[in-house]
Amino acid sequence: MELRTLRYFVAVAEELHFSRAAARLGISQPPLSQQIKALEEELGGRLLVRTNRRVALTAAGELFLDEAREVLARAERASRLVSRIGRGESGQLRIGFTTSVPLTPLLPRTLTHYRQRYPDVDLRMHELNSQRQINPLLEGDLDIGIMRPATLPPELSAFTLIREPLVAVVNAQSELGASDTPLSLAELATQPFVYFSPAAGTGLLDQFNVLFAQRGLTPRLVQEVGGPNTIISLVASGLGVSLLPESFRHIHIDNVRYRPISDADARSEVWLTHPRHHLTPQAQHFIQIVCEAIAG
Amino acid sequence: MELRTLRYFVAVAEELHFSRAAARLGISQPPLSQQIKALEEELGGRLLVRTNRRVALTAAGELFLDEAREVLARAERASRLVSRIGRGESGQLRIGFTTSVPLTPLLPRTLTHYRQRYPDVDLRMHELNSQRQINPLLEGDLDIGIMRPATLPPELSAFTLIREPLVAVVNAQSELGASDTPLSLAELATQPFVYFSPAAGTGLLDQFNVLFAQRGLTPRLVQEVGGPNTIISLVASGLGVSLLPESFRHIHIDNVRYRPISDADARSEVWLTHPRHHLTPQAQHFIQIVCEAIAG
DNA sequence: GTTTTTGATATCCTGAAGATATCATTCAGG
DNA sequence: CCTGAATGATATCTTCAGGATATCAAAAAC
Repeated sequence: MELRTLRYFVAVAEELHFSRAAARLGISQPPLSQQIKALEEELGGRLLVRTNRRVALTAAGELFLDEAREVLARAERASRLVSRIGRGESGQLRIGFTTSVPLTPLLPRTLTHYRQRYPDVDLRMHELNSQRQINPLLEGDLDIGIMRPATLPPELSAFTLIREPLVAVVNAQSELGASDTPLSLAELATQPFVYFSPAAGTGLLDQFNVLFAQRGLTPRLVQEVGGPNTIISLVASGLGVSLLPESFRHIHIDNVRYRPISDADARSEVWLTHPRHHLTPQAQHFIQIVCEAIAG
Repeated sequence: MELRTLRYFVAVAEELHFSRAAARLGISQPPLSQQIKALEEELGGRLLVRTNRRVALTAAGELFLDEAREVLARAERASRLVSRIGRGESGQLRIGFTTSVPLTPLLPRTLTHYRQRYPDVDLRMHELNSQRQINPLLEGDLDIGIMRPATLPPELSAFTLIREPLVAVVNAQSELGASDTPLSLAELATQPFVYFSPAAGTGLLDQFNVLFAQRGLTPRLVQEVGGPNTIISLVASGLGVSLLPESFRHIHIDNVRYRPISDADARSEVWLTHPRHHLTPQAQHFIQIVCEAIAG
């Protein structure tokens, strides 16, 4: 018994006329008669009574009609569900993002567009630092990562979403907090530093180290912390200075002042990272929309 | 998409191994791979990830697995339901019977056996006089009729279940009620008669008329009634005598006495009647069991 | 009685499903 | 790093079920 057989039977049961049913099915009448006959033989019972040039359903046929319709409807539904997932109109999209990402308008705007265009996709946002996005991306637990620059395994691919300057984070009461003018990394490095611990897993730490090392500077770290909000709080309390991407300017805290950095290479990026192959359609659509948001 | 495709997919999803799944399905591996590939193309989405020599289900695949199992289970169920009806193990059996039939042990015994052997058949008993069984039998509203002799249209076929003598029904207080010895039809015909009206539709009336006519007798009908119980009641009240099959001896009513008839041809029959063709399996089984009960 | 309708039957053909052989990739183990 | 086993994909051929065409048979309509 195949779905085709059921479709044929339902057509005959609905038309109660082999020739019309065959026409509706787009086949000729003889094979239809044969298929129904074969179905009855397989089931071991009559489904239709052909008598007095009239076709009628038996009791078994009535029952089987209901069941057949149900089976066909479920099969149809299964097919549609998967098709929708396959076309990215449904299913799931799991995105990892770092703390700083929601501070820029790009991600919120993209999410809004995506949700409008694909309202049936179950969108799951996971706040994770850059390092902690890598394994989930490799293992298929995350479809897309939005992160700071990091060294990626070859299975992952990335492109830059945002380029932004770094800014000095200084206490407003301190010496450096007296002005808003650009500051050099060298000047900043004279102060005690508050920064991420390696365990925080952010790509910013690597950048930070490289920037100062290139200039032969070794800032004195007075406190290693886990997240950017802690950095800003500790700067507010006067513990030291720090260096963060410009996005964090959006965080206004008393006694904290942001000053531009005059060094041209003191810049950071936000990456969109994804498995190099095996991109889900949902992820493809999301990337499409991000790119439109950047371009437009 | 066909049920075969779903069976193949479920096998692969359960084994997570194409070769093993193919072995389980009794086909070779290449066609299985092709079928799954074709299924994915038809659905427009990946169901399985073949990576690192390991096969895994995608999210869509997980969903489709559930759906496919459901569809297969329902198809299986539909098939089993109809098979059971086709084999007569389930479904419906509608039997018509006349008032006198339950008085003999044959029908109750047969019904008990039938119910034991086919407990899932929905057995519907309809008390109907012989005439009123004919149309339902012709139109398929009744599968089997158990009735008194009647003239049947050619589409119906019948055989005799029971042969029994007729007995005189007399009032115990009356002249004829004084003895239990056999009585002749001629003697009985001297008395006022209580009998069925033609509208009652019983085959007994025809027999009654023939029996007396053959002997040149014309009993005086004092009352025409609709059913045998009324006959016996009226005989009990002294209105007249009557003539009924021996089965009615089982009805014991004060002041009613049954006396044998000495005429050898004063006998009646109970027929099992059914459509000559189109016997349902349920009806066939019932007839089988009736015949066993008669033989045994 | 003749014609029309309609499902069944007979026969042939096509294409999809399956078999066999082979390839490509990957991972295990030395 | 190399070799061989494991495993899914690909290529090609074969077979048979499903379908088409032609025809028949029975019943109903005129």
